[in-house]
Amino acid sequence: MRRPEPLPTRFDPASFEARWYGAWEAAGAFTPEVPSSKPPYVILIPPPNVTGKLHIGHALQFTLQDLIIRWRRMQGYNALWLPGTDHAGIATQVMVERELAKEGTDRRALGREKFLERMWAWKAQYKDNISHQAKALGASCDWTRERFTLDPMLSRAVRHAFVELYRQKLIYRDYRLINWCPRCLTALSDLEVVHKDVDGGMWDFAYPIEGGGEVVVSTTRPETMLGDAAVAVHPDDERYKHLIGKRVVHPLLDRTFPIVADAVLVDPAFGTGAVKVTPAHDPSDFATGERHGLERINILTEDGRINENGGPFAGQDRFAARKAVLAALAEKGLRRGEKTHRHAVGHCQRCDTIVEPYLSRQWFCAMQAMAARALEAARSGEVELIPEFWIATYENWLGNILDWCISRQLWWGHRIPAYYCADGHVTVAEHDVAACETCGKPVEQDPDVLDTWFSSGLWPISTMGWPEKTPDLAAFYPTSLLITAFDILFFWVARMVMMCCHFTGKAPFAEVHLTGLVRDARGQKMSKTKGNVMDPLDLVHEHGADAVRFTLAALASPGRDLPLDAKRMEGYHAFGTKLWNAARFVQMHLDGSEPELDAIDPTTLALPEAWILAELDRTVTAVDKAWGSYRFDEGCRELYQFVWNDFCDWYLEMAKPALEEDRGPGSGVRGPADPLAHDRRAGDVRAVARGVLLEALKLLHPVMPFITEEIAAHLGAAGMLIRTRYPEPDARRANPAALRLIAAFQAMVQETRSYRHLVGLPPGARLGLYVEKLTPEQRVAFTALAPELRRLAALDTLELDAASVPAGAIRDLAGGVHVAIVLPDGAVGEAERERMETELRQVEAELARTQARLADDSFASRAPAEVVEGARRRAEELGHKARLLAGTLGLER
RNA sequence: AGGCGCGUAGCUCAGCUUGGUUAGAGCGCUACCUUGACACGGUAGAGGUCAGCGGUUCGAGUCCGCUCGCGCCUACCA
Repeated sequence: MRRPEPLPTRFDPASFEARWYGAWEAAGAFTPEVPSSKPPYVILIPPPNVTGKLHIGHALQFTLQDLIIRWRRMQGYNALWLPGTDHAGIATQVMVERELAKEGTDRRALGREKFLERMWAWKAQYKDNISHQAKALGASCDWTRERFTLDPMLSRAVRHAFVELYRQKLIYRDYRLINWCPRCLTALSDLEVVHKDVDGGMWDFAYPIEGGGEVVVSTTRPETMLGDAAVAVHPDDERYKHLIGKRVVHPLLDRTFPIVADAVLVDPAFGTGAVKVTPAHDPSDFATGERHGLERINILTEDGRINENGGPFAGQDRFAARKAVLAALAEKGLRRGEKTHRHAVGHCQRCDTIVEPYLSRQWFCAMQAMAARALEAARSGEVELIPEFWIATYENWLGNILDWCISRQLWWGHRIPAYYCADGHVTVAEHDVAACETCGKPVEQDPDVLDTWFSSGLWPISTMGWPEKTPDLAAFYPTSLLITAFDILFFWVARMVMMCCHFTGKAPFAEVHLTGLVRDARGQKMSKTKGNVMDPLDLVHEHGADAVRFTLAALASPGRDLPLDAKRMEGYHAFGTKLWNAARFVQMHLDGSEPELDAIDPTTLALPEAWILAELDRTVTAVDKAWGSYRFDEGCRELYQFVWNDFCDWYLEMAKPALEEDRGPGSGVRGPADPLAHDRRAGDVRAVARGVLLEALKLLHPVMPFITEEIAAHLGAAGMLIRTRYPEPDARRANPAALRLIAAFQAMVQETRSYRHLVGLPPGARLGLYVEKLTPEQRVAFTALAPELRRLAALDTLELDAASVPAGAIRDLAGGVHVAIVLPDGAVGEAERERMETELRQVEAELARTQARLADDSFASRAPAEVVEGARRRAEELGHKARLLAGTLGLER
């Protein structure tokens, strides 16, 4: 075997990350086979918006997706992770419009064509940013299948879906109240309206009644009285019964309107029990208007000013008009009171402008039937939500869903494939048409585009070429797993389930893992204004991609937000350094002749080697379980503990005598008693240390792909880890006896060290250890481990004669082994005495609790035998410990 | 108004589904250690009425009910 180059002394992620990404790509390691005999495993990327750079939340999504896809790929699946980006209609258009505003122009001045050119240029720039960042993080997605929602193939799918739904009468056009953003000048869906609590006012004013009298109403939006078409009262309300059917006189405009009875709208107990009705500007008033055939008086222009229906107020901004209307009412002596009122106000998700309920002709998609199917998919388990508590939220939303307004008065997006002739006929077609299908007259295409989420909803199938029956669709649909943040559960996840079920009959993915949101170290949301934003690329430059990935994965507890602390990332950076240095240590002892781990029979190995293989096996099982249940935090913890505690702290320390005493003549190290046996053990140690390290690197590879490849190559691994088989549990390595014996060994070492600190012995001072009542198995094991024990516990005398152990020196029981630690002179200092007395008190307290429990008849009779037995053993141990401590302190007990 | 989640060491979090020996981790803190892989290190420690109250149970951080506090989502109450 070729002896690889030694690992550099310094761990420098930047020196190898890009090189490895290039090597994987060059080897085509990200691209699955088509066709393939291997089972498919597919993850679709939640396509990032081409609005800007990736944020830390994307880094989390990318990390978790890459972790799973690398793991599945190594397990032998035909793994596809399909990347892409979303045109993000309104979000991106708002960004570019801001840019234009800085240049002193706007999209209308530019014209549709020029504006779209700007949009595409923007998209090109940010798409490149996004792929660059994904690669820097090590994302192993198949770039040969990269998609963009406005690609011809995906646009075709969108058009096809629209036409199909139109023919099925699930898409229709209607004139009704929608959410309107007066700044973006477009309709919005209900989801794009963000409700925020605002401290506003609640004003009462009186409407004069024809023929005398008045009726007092309350409102949070006085300006809408310009569009009032009725006053509603409850039909059973004795206060107002006599007014029903009468008309009120509009005090500011030259018109009158009726007082109607409406049991749905009016709650007689609320306010004055009389409600002003503005059908054109309030959803529940709109419904009331339908019931009573009321006039729908629109009083606003598209940009939020009062229109000609507002009489003297025409031209005023809606908020100026509010003040003006109140002043006018006051002048007429009609104001009847005012109070502050906290209520929810809808804001535009993208520009934060207050949204208006506005009458408009728009395209809608009927949701009920599709929602029922999507509910069924979740209830039957066809789609599994993880964590499962999300089902309640999912069901709640789908169960109360309203039709979806899908048209947007924007330019960036999929243009609606509807064509209108001068006579008002509508032609909807998959391909461009020139003539009306009804009358043959020339037509013009609808200028509007579709809600960006309409195309996102088709992502699982449009990316694979639907509606064509492509090989990809056959091989990779439905997909396996979706990983995304919970905040787009409704926007995206539910809509994908609805639309893909509708068009294919199959749910688009088997599992959905909903992650939390990345926050700062104190749990605050990251935002530019707070200045606590962490840029993933900065973090990669500072700590390396592997540390960023490991941190995010380790923080990803199910259903919780991730408080990202720089300190934590430093800790995982240090983990990389630790791994690197452990590998350097192992590597410097290798001579290139080591057999692979599979070629070694574990039963021929010495205890430390058998033990580390058993720990490895335990870790393999635990990690497998963790990844399989998306417990990224648990998997990371298992790996961290195995590498740092088991392998570095214990195994390598135990292995050092075997490795280091064979540095050859002249090294000044005393030679072993049996050179032949020592050489055999040294050979085993080298092979096992290297082999276990390589297995750990494979286990770690999905989380830390770069450092693991780099180290594995320096250890002479055959081939790249990305293409290596993932470790599997191995019954030959499992070894409960080794786990038990080494646990006892560790306990002896730790008790001895602890005792050294407890009595304040200087580091150089040596101790003796007396061990008694060993089982035959323990005697063999500890005799063999004597050099390691001596070294790790800094002991110099073992197996003291029982007669030479002073009664008061016996201190402890450890790991089921009776030991006594012998002080050189038996002296105990005053400070140490106090600490030992404290410990004695604690031991006695616990002993008392345990004995009380044992003395309780109901415990003995009702608790399982093993629990009772455990308590009994514990009491015995505690009793012994208490006696020994008391003895050391010279106390009588 | 409904729904969901959370409240465990100074900080950030595991553990709760399937109740059982001494409640864990990382960071921070204390003491000691410049021992040839690693000071981004090693060793040993200190630190917790598991938000509160009540219940079920031999036994509750874990199950049930209530209360308080925090966060989020959905919602057309003027």
